[in-house]
Amino acid sequence: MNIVISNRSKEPIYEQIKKQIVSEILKGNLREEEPLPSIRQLAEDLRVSMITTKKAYAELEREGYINTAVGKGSFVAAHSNDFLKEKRLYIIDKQLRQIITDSRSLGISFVEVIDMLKALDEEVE
Amino acid sequence: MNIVISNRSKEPIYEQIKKQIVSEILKGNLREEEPLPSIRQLAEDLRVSMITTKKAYAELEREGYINTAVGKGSFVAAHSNDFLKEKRLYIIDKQLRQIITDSRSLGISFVEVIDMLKALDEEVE
Amino acid sequence: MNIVISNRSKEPIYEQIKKQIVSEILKGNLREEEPLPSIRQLAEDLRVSMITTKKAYAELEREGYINTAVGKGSFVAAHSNDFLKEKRLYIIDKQLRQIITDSRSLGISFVEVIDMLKALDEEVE
Amino acid sequence: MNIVISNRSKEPIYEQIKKQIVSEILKGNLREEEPLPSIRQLAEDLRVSMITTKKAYAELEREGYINTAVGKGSFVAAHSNDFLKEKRLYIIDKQLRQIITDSRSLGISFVEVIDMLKALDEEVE
DNA sequence: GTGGTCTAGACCACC
DNA sequence: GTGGTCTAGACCACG
Repeated sequence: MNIVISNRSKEPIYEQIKKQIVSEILKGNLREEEPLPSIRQLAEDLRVSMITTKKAYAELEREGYINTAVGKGSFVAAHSNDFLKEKRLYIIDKQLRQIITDSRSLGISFVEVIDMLKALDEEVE
Repeated sequence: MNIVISNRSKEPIYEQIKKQIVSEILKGNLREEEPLPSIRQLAEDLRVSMITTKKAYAELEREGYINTAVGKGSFVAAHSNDFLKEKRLYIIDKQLRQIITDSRSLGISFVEVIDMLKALDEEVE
Repeated sequence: MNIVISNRSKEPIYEQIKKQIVSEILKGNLREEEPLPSIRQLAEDLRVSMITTKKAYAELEREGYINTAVGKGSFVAAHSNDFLKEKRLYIIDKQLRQIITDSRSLGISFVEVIDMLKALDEEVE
Repeated sequence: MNIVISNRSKEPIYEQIKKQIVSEILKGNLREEEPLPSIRQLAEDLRVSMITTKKAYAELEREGYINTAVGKGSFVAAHSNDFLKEKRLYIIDKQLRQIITDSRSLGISFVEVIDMLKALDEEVE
């Protein structure tokens, strides 16, 4: 668990934490029943208010990614492979739909979009 | 000028206004020197505070899309074709970069992304 | 009298007119008793509201640069050479004082300022 | 942070606030990461609407002088020395260009301007 | 009529 | 506590 937060970003800190934990789960780096750092510990590590880590964990629980048991800590929830796959694809799918809508309304052809995407894939390190 | 705003959206109203005007300009529906509705008129039409429309126009001016003159109103700025093309591509570019970052962090291969995009392009009417 | 106004400038149109007439008077291009274009004529030439030219002339009269006689038109007022010289120098003097204050408060040495000024004098065409 | 505003000035209050904060930063009196007064606190101190201080801070952020984070407050941004130097010189440069333009349009020679400047430098205490 | 500035309140999300 | 957004008024300068 290597979480990095940026104070310069306009993204709320609890969102940054959430996204990185979700990402670890979806990539399979965090497996079922694996324990997460305690709210208090994480807050200390990130030099962040406990309220912030608490909020991140609460939302993760609400969205079904983790379970929290009082006195025992938080653990990655049991997930079917379908659940993970669906979540992963949903994130990308949503963005791709937006791009198709936008490019059409701006008069950018589908071919151009594909070309840009390929070029960026090679560019981004 | 047919601007629609949603109060339920989390997106600030002034952002919604901005985006729709930018979109009209980039699509070429609003041409150089064409007058925009006055901030008062637009505010009335949208049942929104004058300050909200003013903020939208102020940012549009700052970003070079429009010019505004006291006592005369606001007008679409003169744009080089390069300016328009660049702005158009920038919108798509930004989203594509995000997708590349996200798909990599989720362990989705580039080929899969391209396939999804092609499938969506055919699906979306 | 070759007055040029810019709609893109944030400077009020009547100010632009004023400045250019004052400049002509101070440079000596407009001499005592010389007639100025009528308010109506100037408004037409500049494609500007008569209210605007009227306001410019009114202020020029208030500041002693011109005289307006109903039915006869507007004329450059009689000025002593001292008056002209003083006005000319005052405009520059005010700005130079500001520069000295600013450069000192920003820690820019007087020598640097002089060097910048000389460089700019050669640069500006 | 000793900000003074004048209601009699024609300069907008938010401009006065901006200039004084910029000046403090450029002079080096406000250092990187140093916290600025909260927009609420500053508004109270200056007996001014919150919106006015907010507008000043928003523009300072847009121009790269400060960073502001919801829930945490506003802080002087990290600046390269080049950034500071450039901003400092720009302020003077802008004024010098104006002087060159004005003196030429008034028929005052460059030598005269330099002489006035030198005289003023000795005069101003 | 236009936009520019300002006020004195309010609600929300974040920390 | 912080800033972000929004409202419903107001006065001013400009054209």
